[in-house]
Amino acid sequence: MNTNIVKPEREVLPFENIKRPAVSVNVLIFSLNKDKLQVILTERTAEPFKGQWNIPGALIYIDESLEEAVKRVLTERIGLKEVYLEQLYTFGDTNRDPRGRVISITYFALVPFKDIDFSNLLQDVNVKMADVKHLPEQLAFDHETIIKYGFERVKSKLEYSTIARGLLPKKFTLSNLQKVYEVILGEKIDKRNFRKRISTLDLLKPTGEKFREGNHRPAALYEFKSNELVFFD
Amino acid sequence: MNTNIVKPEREVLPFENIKRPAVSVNVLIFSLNKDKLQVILTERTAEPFKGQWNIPGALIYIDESLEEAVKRVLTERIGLKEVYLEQLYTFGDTNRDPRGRVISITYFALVPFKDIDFSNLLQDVNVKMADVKHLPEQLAFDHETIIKYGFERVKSKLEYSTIARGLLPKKFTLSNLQKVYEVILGEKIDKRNFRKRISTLDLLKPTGEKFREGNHRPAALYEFKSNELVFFD
DNA sequence: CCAAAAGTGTTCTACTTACACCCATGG
DNA sequence: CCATGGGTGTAAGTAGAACACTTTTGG
Repeated sequence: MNTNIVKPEREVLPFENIKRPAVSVNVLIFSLNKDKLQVILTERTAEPFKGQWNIPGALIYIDESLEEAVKRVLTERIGLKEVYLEQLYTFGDTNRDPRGRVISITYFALVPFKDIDFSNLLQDVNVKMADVKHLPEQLAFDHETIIKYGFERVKSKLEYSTIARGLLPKKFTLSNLQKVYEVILGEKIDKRNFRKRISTLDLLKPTGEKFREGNHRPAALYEFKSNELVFFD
Repeated sequence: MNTNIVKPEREVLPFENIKRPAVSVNVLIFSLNKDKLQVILTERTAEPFKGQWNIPGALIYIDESLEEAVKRVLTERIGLKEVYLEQLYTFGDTNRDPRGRVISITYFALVPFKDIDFSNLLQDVNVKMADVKHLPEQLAFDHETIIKYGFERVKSKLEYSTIARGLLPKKFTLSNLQKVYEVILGEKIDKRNFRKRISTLDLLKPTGEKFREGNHRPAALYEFKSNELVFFD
């Protein structure tokens, strides 16, 4: 119970006069490569944290939506289009950027590895992909926290949604799909049980095509029935 | 694959010069009353949307964290302390506020109903609690969207965490707890199965006390073992 | 014919669901 | 003694876990 009148500690400032923070978006771009979940990092070319790695981002323009700002980063900086995109979290500690108050609204994107092509980037930016489980020592700002938070989100969402779709090409084999789960969850999965479950969920349709590779039996190719994210369980 | 160089559509502005949006926090304060999940609404005393209901919020100050801003709203405007608080989502469409660009970082709070006391509020603010399933016709801004989004979050989190804790007093009966689930999920639950499950999860400890009310057998009082949110399943 | 990944069923166990009666209390 | 919500067990069905061999291909 509250028995004292609570007084505001400061006057409420009028809308136009209140001092505004800078607002940025940052985007975790995840992809599966060499049996690892990787994330795209860029090297900072200016202070603060010059020379250290960070996740791509930009200050938002006053007349673009949050998603527009994220897509601007994806296309201009990484050359990507049409990826799965989801808002992750907003980080707003007062001291997270030494230049002043910057609130960062973070997103994550999931991209099939073969869609990533660093050959046409704006020059003078160093880009690489880092294993989520073996990040560089010193990441700029609070970006290590952000990556770990994003990884957890992806991990948990795998279990009740078709989010794996974002990491796969349109057509894929059941082994490709199982690999996504094994890499991200970090454990081996029984092939028969996995296939039984996928089949029960009724999310995929066979394309009728086969994928041939190596000296072994070719695998049937599937695609997701729905273009939308589907939740199950 | 990307075969053309992607050019930025505008020049990258230096950090200090870029035009900044206003940033607010808004908080959904949920509580359980009369077998309904309710949310606190305040009446707007100024344009835009003067006279319409909205969820409490404030522009953030340049030197306070997001959580500090939310707690400021909770204490100054609603007289609440020590509630369960979680960031919900950030809404940033360019046209969501007619005054100009305002990005809203939303949180939700869960409060035991008996902790709510409107008698000591700053005057000249009209406050009420509305059933989440029967909201007023016209809510200000995009606040209807925000409430519905928050309700979904609470509903899904009930199923794999001890979030129900936030809506209950420290000591409660198993029927109280079951009611939280029934009201939010919108379905009757079998008493024996519910108790068996709760017992398996091993989240509660009996206080040894009894709660007497009405002309029937008194109910044993329990409390959560952990003060932290616990995830299960 | 050899190596390598694809593909396929059954049994056992654990959890979920459905269901009904006695208990303690106040009036 | 009546009305009210508190408190308890069992049986059936369902979903998940463990487990091994045959098939198809390329070299």
